[in-house]
Amino acid sequence: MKRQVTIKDIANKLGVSVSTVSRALKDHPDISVKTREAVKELAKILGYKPNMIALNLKHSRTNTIGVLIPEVEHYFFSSVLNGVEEVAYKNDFSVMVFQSNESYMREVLITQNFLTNRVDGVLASFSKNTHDFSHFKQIINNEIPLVFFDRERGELHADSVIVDDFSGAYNAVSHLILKGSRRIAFYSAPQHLVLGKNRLEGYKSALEDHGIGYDPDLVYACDTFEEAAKISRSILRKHDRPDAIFAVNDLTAIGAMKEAKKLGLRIPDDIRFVGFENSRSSWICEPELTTVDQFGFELGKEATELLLSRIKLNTFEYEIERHMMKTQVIIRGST
Amino acid sequence: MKRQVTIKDIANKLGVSVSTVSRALKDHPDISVKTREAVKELAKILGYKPNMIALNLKHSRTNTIGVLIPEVEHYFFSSVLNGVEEVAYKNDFSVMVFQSNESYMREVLITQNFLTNRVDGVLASFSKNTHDFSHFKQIINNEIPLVFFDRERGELHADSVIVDDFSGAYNAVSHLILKGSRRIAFYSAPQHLVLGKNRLEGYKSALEDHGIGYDPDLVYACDTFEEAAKISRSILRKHDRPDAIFAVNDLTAIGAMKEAKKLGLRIPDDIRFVGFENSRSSWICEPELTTVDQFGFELGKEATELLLSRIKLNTFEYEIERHMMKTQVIIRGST
DNA sequence: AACCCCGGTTAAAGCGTTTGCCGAATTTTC
DNA sequence: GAAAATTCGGCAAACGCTTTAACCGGGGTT
Repeated sequence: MKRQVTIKDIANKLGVSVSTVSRALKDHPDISVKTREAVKELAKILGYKPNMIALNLKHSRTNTIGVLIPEVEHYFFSSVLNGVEEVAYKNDFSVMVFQSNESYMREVLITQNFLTNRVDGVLASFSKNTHDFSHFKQIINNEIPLVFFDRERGELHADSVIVDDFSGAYNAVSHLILKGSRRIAFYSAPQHLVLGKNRLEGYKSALEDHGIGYDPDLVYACDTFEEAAKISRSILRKHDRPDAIFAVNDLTAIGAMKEAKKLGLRIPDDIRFVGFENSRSSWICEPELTTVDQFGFELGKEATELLLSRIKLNTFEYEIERHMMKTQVIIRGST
Repeated sequence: MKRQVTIKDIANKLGVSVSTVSRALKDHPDISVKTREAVKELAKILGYKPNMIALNLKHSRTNTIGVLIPEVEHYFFSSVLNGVEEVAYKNDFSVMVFQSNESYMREVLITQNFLTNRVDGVLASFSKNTHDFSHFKQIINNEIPLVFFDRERGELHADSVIVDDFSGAYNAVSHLILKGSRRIAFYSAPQHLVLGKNRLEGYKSALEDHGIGYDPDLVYACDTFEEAAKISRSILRKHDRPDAIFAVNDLTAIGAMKEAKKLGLRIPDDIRFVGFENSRSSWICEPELTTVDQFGFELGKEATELLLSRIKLNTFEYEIERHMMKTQVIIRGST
């Protein structure tokens, strides 16, 4: 393979030293206008592109942030990613994106990768199967700023930007109650995620505030389309079936809704559905799904801004922050 | 910020030279077992991680491939990406992903980025708004292997891995005809994309082979949900409205289908719909959408394997190849 | 005694840049 | 017209690592 053009090639052809070229390229006043012009012209002709690798090595910083994301395929995460890129590019940072695919093993590999690639900061949403956080501790030990998004973990020296899951769930469930639902099932995320806990609390609070008893039997661990379809088949056949289902994400709600339709239930008359995400799917399905918008794009921007501010700080001694993003219930046909 | 541990730190603490440490870490037989053990132990204690940047600079290769993708939000592209990552990781390559968001400007910036970051190879699907290809020529001039996927461009020294758009469209349209449709509208991608041309050809061929005349008035330039919704409003109201719509991607088909439902048309009795992608949305909508599966995951794998083989080749003098991925019509309720 | 070999290690160059410092030539200042 | 200042550039070190080519102090061979 051809070697790419370097500063040295330019220097040789022009009979000057590499330092002169280096300076000329960045308009250093020490270099005469004549030389500067000559250098720049030749650089253009030769198609010179600065070698980032050398630069990064020299400066021991990469202007790159590493993003660890469960799966880009999810609308929420891909919109977060768009927010991240927006802010990063505006600040001349590159973004390295890696998907864990909800695999702990992969996640550990990815964090090692961040370390060997010397990213300047990390934005992470860990996998559902992560219980051990020592790989994140490693990042922190190396004093690389870390911001968790969507899924957080206290006790670590890391900021977090998360969705206000409590109030999101609270409002969604309140909406259902106002519409007349009384037996509201909750298809929930794994409880070891703070996110799962908070939504459950929001769900409980809403029930309580409206004088409805909390029935643990109405809470199911289920957060995918397939699982939802499966468990709904039996749940919806029961004589005391719920009159509403609030799901932890849109696809789960849609999976349940599909089953309900198969069983001939009328929506929203017989049963109501609310999701969480405001994904594309939520307005494609029939009836359109009432859902809680998580504002992923804004969340991504917020998280990145926070991270960049940490990177610009020249110390690792900062008070960690916890930003909560507001949510909004989007009311549609399913309620 | 803290400097990360280097080979030098280990050397100093152990009173040996850096070269010894370097060798010890990679089990070089020149180094005595005793020294080797000592080095490795200290490395582990100190949490030493090799500095990729230095390594890359040294070797003048990065073991990284750059991926240029229009939007990860599209199911097809995110599944391609998954295929790419699968193969890349298996071969110890990293993947740098950048989204152009269908912006030519952004795309040019991204290719510059690939150059300055010295990626070893590039996988690209250019934006719909790209008419000038000099940024890709630049990559080729630097003898960096380039593989186009999904959207190709002849005349450049670059391999391509594309969907068999012709036969995909041919089969989809044939299916519609077999079901009894005669006036089949085609919501098409921009014609400057080879992809768009080929699908149109497939559409025409299918009509011709079944003795149906080609009517250019039934072909519309329209490839998003919003556009589809908009133009369908008028198209479906015409007295000679089509009895089937074949769309360039699922979301477009769904956008049209939604309008049809609003107008009270029965699907598939009054009008049939076929998409292209086999995305999640295609089985979420109602009725479920007949569509052409593009096997994005396989395409991603194939493209990456091809690219890696080019990278491993030590010359840029290879005959370019053009791989065509088979498609499959997935028949569902909308037909 | 001179020679070679050999295991175990190190010195140094190089990958592409930047940058502090130095030096020669030219210009300014008194 | 000599000293001082300014211009314009070059040298070399440094970033972290690999790798080639030594080095060095024995022990074994002639």
